[in-house]
Order: sequence, then structure tokens, then C-alpha cells
Amino acid sequence: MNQIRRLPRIGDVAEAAGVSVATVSRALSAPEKLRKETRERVMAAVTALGYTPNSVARQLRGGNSQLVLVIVPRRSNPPFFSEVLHGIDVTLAEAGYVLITGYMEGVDRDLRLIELATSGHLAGLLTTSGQLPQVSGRSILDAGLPAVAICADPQVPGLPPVLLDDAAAARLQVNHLLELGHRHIFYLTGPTGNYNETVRHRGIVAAIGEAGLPPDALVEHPGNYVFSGGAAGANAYLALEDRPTGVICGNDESAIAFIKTVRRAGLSVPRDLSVVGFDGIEFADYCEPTLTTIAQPRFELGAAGAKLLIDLLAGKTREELMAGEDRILMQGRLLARDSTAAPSR
Amino acid sequence: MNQIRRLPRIGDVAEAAGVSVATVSRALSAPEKLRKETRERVMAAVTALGYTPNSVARQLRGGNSQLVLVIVPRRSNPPFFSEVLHGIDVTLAEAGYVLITGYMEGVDRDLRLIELATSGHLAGLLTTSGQLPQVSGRSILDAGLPAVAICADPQVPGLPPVLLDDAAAARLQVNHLLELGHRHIFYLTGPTGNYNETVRHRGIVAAIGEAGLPPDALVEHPGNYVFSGGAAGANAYLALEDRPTGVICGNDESAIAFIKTVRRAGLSVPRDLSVVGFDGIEFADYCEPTLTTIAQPRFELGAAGAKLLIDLLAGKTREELMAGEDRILMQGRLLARDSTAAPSR
DNA sequence: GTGAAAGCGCTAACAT
DNA sequence: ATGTTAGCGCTTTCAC
Repeated sequence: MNQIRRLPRIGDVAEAAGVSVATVSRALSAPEKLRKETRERVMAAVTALGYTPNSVARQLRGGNSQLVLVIVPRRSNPPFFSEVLHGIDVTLAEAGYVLITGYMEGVDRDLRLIELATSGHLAGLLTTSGQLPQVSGRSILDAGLPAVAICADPQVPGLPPVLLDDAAAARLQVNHLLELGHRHIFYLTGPTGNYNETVRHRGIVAAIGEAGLPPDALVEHPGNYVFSGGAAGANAYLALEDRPTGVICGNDESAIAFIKTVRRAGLSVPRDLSVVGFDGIEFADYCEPTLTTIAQPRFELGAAGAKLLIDLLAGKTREELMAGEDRILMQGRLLARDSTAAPSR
Repeated sequence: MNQIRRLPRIGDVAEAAGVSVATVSRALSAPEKLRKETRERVMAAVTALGYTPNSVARQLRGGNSQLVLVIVPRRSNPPFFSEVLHGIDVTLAEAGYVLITGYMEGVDRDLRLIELATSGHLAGLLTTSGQLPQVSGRSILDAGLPAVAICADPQVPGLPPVLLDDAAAARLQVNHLLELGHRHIFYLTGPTGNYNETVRHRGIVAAIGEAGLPPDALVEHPGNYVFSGGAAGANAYLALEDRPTGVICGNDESAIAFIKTVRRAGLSVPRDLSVVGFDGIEFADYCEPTLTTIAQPRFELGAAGAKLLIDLLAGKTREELMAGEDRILMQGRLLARDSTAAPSR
């Protein structure tokens, strides 16, 4: 009936319970300091009024924010990142934090993200992008927030990264094809300059070299991790006079487009060529043929990064958390499915 | 050299520029009130110190928050929602807002989201879930934030929804199959109780009825919008004695799993059966065969919802924005591809 | 065990 | 055109 139009504040609760605002505050944040009776009276008033502390005021007072900004590159492979985000979200939520997703997209956005980081709302920062928001020499890290990198390493001092062991995973791709007997390999790369691409590329070249194959056993074509690049890569492959029998794609999405394109051109997978993807997204098991790929521990990458940040926020030092390592590395797993087989003869 | 460890505040800028804090504040929010010379002196100090206003303090003072909470159901079809979110994100960013993604997942999460909404951080609320966070009678709407629903209608008074015309889209699915000559239809539903499922279901039944077909022309099987449900639905279909020639799936993901499962059992699509999906995700054009489906204007749904919220936040009234309608309806588009054809005889 | 009051950084009346 | 100051809602000394 006598409904007040504004949200209840601490003073309303104090009045209703017949105590001071300080007592209400203590009932909420340090209940053990109150007589049981007082505490119960306050809590009853809190419930009756549906009071929730205004955390903006709390933060201004110097309290800790519960908001963590997660920076995601805009053109970011949704089936991959959504699972990483899920891992982050679940882990943060368990510790009482809330995630803000900030997509990068052009310089304006970079500026806005930097301002958000400096705005006083945030407790910490998680980045999944190898390129940090940066505007005229000002980096988002200047906000001084505790920060952790996931899935890509911006290689900035003091920013501990949680990464897939991309080099090892790339070797898994190569060695799988080599073990099947392939000796001539086509590599549809990721976007130039991309962190993961750079490391995997090195891994692939190294694995080819270690197998004693000549450098021209590897034919490369630039891709971009999306369908269109997969199709374009396949057309480049089809145009080759001497087609490699093994194909490594930068990710599953481009692998699926690659396969669709070569099949449409009359080739058969894995009879005419074997294709390996990367990521292990759900669709890779529902395409035709099912895709051999590297499963990334997506949820776990997100969870581990979030955990690291939470520990940092709790005041632990990087040294004790990283145990002397400069990075946390997780392993990919080869999922051998129907898109790879021994070369036909 | 003489680097202060804390972030600069308005007082630091004032001191550096030799003016009062009020002048700094005005230089930032009402520059026209200042003499050009003063303004320039202040701005120089702002730049020199790398000052960004503390928006927590601003908000506490009564200023407007720039944070919008977007509520997303956890089991939320990433390829679909990521585009809706993109539309939201781009539109909000243009108006200077930042999006917070809040996933729903169990009651704990509901409570946390309600607390976030009540915390004073937020400017407004966007929900893509038909079920609003709710805990023991307390709804997130009690926080009193301006709010808009997208893609699903929680059917709460005062919550304007931006929706796909699901009933019309469902008719599109049915009529496409009817026009091809199918007279016996299998419907793999969405999750029971889901808003979109409810409306589409009605549309499908109505379209069948209007075509003069008997009710048993439609065979239903409960699905869940994910791969596993698509596979299970296909197995149920395969077990039927008299198999319908037309199949409508609740979404693309389940349609793709459905097709994969029936093909593995030796059936051919579209020779033995035609399959229609729903959503128009990218993968639907890269599966085998390519999937006939309903394209939802995903980006536009998000953008329209965000726009509506922005206008609400700018003080416009629901009445003037909705032009007398109680909802904003957008239309789906049939994409006829290779998974549908006339029944074989 | 509880209350009074200062102060977090900012904006907007109100002075000058 | 610019300065002074109250106060947003909360937590936390410091008194009692």
C-alpha cells in the first residue's frame, strides 16, 4: 500500500529496525559484531523492505567491485569463444563476480573500453585478444587493473597468460597426417599476425622439418578462420597442379567450408584428400564427413584464466600462483574422425 | 618521474590547471560554459595526467549509468544469439552504452542478476529470455530499470517486446512443404514451455488445419534445440511405421543432427524426406545437404531491441515509440535450399 | 554492542 | 565565467 517509489536505502532499513545505519551495515558485512537479537531485527527489516545495498556507493567508498571485463575480439569464432566465456562465467560467478563482455571493433571501441577500465567500476580484466585495446599510446593496462590473458598472449610484461600449447597441437595435426602416410601437405593458415596462427605455424614447419621432409612438402595458403576463407582456400587447392593429399586448416569452420568446396568439385574426403581442423567445435562432429580435429579445452581455458584472476584479486602474487612458470599451458587433444585416412595409394 | 601511484582525480586536474574542481567538471560536461582559454588549459591538464572521470562517483551523484545488462538463457544456441548480441552491442555502443552479458543458470544466478539490477550500476535491461530471473516472488523487474524484451516475450505488462513473427515463420515452414506436395509432416519441436516453441507450434497446427489436412497429418516429437535432441528425434522418426515425407525442426542445430542421423540409417535427403530448419545460422549453408530454413533477422532483432531501450532511456515514452502497437514484429525469410524437394512419388 | 560522523569522487545549486 | 559547498549511499574509524 504505502509503497515508496524509490529503492530502499540503508537509512530506510535503519529506521524500520530502529537502529543506526552503521548497525545495518554491520549486520550485512560483519554480522558477528552484533547481538543476535539486533542482527535479527535488522535482517527482518532488510527482508521486509527488499533491501539490496547500492554497490555503486559501496565501491565509491573503496569497496571491491564485483565486475570483471572480458575483452573479446569481434570476429571471434562464436562456437569457440562461447565455451571459453562459459568457463569464465561459471568460475567468476562461483567467486561472486559478474562478467562484462567487451567486444573489440575499431578504435572508437578501444577508447570506450579503456575508459570503462579507468572508470572505477571494474575489479579486473580478462583478455582473449592478442591485441589489447590501445589508443594513441594509451593501453588498457594503464588502468592498473589486475589482468590475465586467455587463449592468446599479448606478450606484455606482468600479464600472465593461460594458453593452449599451440605449437604442440600443431605438431599433433602434422604427425597425424604423417603417420597416415601423407608426405605432401597443404596448410590453410589463420589470419596473418594472429597469435595462435603464428605459434601453430612455427609448430607445423618444425614438425615437417623434423620428419625429414623437404620444405616444399608444405604448401601454404592464407586463410582467416571463417567460412569464406575456407572456400577460397579450397579453390586455391583445386587449382594446384600437384595437389597435396593432406590438408591442415586453421580452424574447424574453415575446414568445413574447405571440405564442402572440394566435394562440390567432385573430390572425395578422405579418399582423395585428408583434412584436419582445429578447435573441436560441436559441428565438427555433425558435418559430412565428420571432421578430424584438435579439441581445445575451451571451457577449461576460460575457467583457468578466471581462476587465476580471482586469485590475483584475492591478493595472491603472480609468483606464488604461477609456480615459477611464465605461462599456464593446456594441451589439445587429437580427435581422429572420418575426414582423414591413408592416402589412396 | 614523479608518478603518482593512484589514478588522477578531478582535484589533481584542477590543481594542475590552477582552477577549481567545478571548472574541470564543466570543461568535461559543459565546455560551452567556459572561456576558451580556461577550457584549453583544463583539457591540457586532463591529457597530461591521463585523467578519466570516475564514473562510479558520477553515478552515485545521480548521473546516468552507461551499463546495460543483457540477460541470456544459458543453453542458448550460440550461433543464433551471438549475432543478436552483436546487433545489441553495436547499437548500444553507438549511443555510448556498454553491454553486460548475464547468463541465466539456476536460481543462484537469478539472485545474483537481481542483485546486480538493484545495485545501482545499470542504466537498463534487455532480456532475451522468456523466463525472467525471479527468486521467491522477487522479479528482476522490481529493480525498476527501463527494460525491453528481445526474441521472446515474457508477457509482463510494461515490458515491450521485439519479436520475430514466429507464427508467420512457422506457416512459412509448413507451406513450403505443402507446396512441394508433402501431406504428412513430422515436427521435431523446441523445448516445452519455450516461448518461441509455443507460438510456432500454434502456427504450424493452424497452417495444417487451414490446408484442410486432417490433424493426424502432423506427427510431433519433443525436441530441445540441440544436437542430441535432433539425433533422438531422428531415431523416433526412423522407428515410425509410416514415415512422414516432410520434417520440420525447431531449429537448424537439431535439423542438422536429424539429417545426419537419418542419412546414417541409409535414408537420403531430400529423396526420402525433406527437412526444414529454423534460424538461418551460417552452418546451415555448409552442411550436407544444405539446409532449407527460416532466416531470422538476428542482428536486426538485437539492434531494434537496443534502439528501443536507448530511446526509453532518453526519456521517450513507450506510447510514442511503439506507435500504438504492443510489440515490434519482424519477419523471417524462407531460404529454400537442398534439403527439401517434392516427395519422390 | 551501538551510534555519530567523516569521506570516497563527482556534479550542480548557489554564490561571487 | 568561475569558485564554494552540499550531498549521492555506503563503510569504517572513533566515541560512548
